[in-house]
Amino acid sequence: MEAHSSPRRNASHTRERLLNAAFEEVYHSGFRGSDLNTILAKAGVTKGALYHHFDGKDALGHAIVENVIAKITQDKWLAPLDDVDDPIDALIGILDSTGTSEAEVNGGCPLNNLAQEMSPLDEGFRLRLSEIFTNWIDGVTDALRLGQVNGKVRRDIDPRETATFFVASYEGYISLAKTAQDARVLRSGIRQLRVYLEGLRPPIKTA
Amino acid sequence: MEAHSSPRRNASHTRERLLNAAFEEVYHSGFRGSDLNTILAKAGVTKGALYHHFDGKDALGHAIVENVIAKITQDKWLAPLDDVDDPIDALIGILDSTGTSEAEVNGGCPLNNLAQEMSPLDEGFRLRLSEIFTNWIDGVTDALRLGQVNGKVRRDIDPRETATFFVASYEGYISLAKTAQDARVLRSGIRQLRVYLEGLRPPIKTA
DNA sequence: TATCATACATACTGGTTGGTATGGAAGCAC
DNA sequence: GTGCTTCCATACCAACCAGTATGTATGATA
Repeated sequence: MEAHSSPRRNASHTRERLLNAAFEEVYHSGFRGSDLNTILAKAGVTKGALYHHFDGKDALGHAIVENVIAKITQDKWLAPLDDVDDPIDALIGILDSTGTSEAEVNGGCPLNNLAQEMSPLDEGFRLRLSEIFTNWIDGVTDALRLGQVNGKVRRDIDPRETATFFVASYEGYISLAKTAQDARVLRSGIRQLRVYLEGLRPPIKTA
Repeated sequence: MEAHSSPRRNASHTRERLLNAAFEEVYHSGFRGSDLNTILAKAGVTKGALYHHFDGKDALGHAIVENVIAKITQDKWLAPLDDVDDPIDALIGILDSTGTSEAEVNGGCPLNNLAQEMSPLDEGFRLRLSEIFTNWIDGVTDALRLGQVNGKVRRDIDPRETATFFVASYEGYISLAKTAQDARVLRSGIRQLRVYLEGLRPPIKTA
């Protein structure tokens, strides 16, 4: 157990700085549009540090997916959905927490951005990104299933198909809003998705 | 009125060859990933021809959007929806016509691919792509509205919000399927979207 | 404190690629 | 058939950028 102060040399700290700077740059220039030197300048380190921690640009990109993007998905979706009583309330809560600032709308979804750009070009990217999508959908699926058990979700819907539909629609709205550069598109999407989710609640027993 | 035979020099023919070759290349390498020389080789012309017809790579990309992608959207969505009696039947028909071959699934949607890659980086791309999305949604919206008049669509739904939801979900599924490289994802999406569309029909008058 | 692996910094290189300069052949005007 | 414009080919250039080679400072270890 070593205490992490901030000596002039701190490997894990440097690695994190690189990852964060690279994520930012990739987020709004794409992976191919990102210049290593720009990333290095933003991270405040030099090329030697980068190639010490990573094998190259591709490896850095893969690490972004595994460390940064996976964590974002985990924090925003999986954690709040874990073992929750009413998944519909939880999902609506997450929807409402979705940022609709100009920067976020114009930037789109980091996960989907990278997936659309790199999936056809690099299997290393695709597999890692695909796994995150799978985990995401799995999380929603499990929550819906538990909700069915708890009587909070209609039993006549298929949890996996419904979860996939929800995720697809959510990502689709973010993509549309990004292209339109219009937050109203995203807010409309959130409203509509809420309506959709409400429709998943069990009908009131008219007995 | 001039007859178009095929002399060794034919400007419009050359331009089309360039556009088609560029579209193919961009479709499966992305715009930035596309090499001009590769496009030229595929088109069977040289750089002189390209720079005679277009100002540069960007202009060629813009022309792809305006000519090729706009036409695809027009043919697949707008034409079949134009002035149709029952938009739900029409939309389901279009859904069923969606290709689910490996190449198409892995390639994704040309419109959305370019939009996600280039919208944040080039306003010329973004505006042109955004316009196509707008036209697409407008077409669905108008069809739904007419369907309401014809009594084929529930009157308690908002045509524009519904059309946007439909397009977003459709694109979202295509994106998911592309990343997963799994046609089943897309086919599941088509099924779910059909269910969604069926739900837009007016309830049966129980009188 | 001598040693050595770790953790960086600096300078350079080579390939890729969009773009340009130049020339020439085809076709229309007259 | 001469001149001019359109259309296209060829050769070359310059910038950008990932990657490398090399050097050096740090700090753990013994």
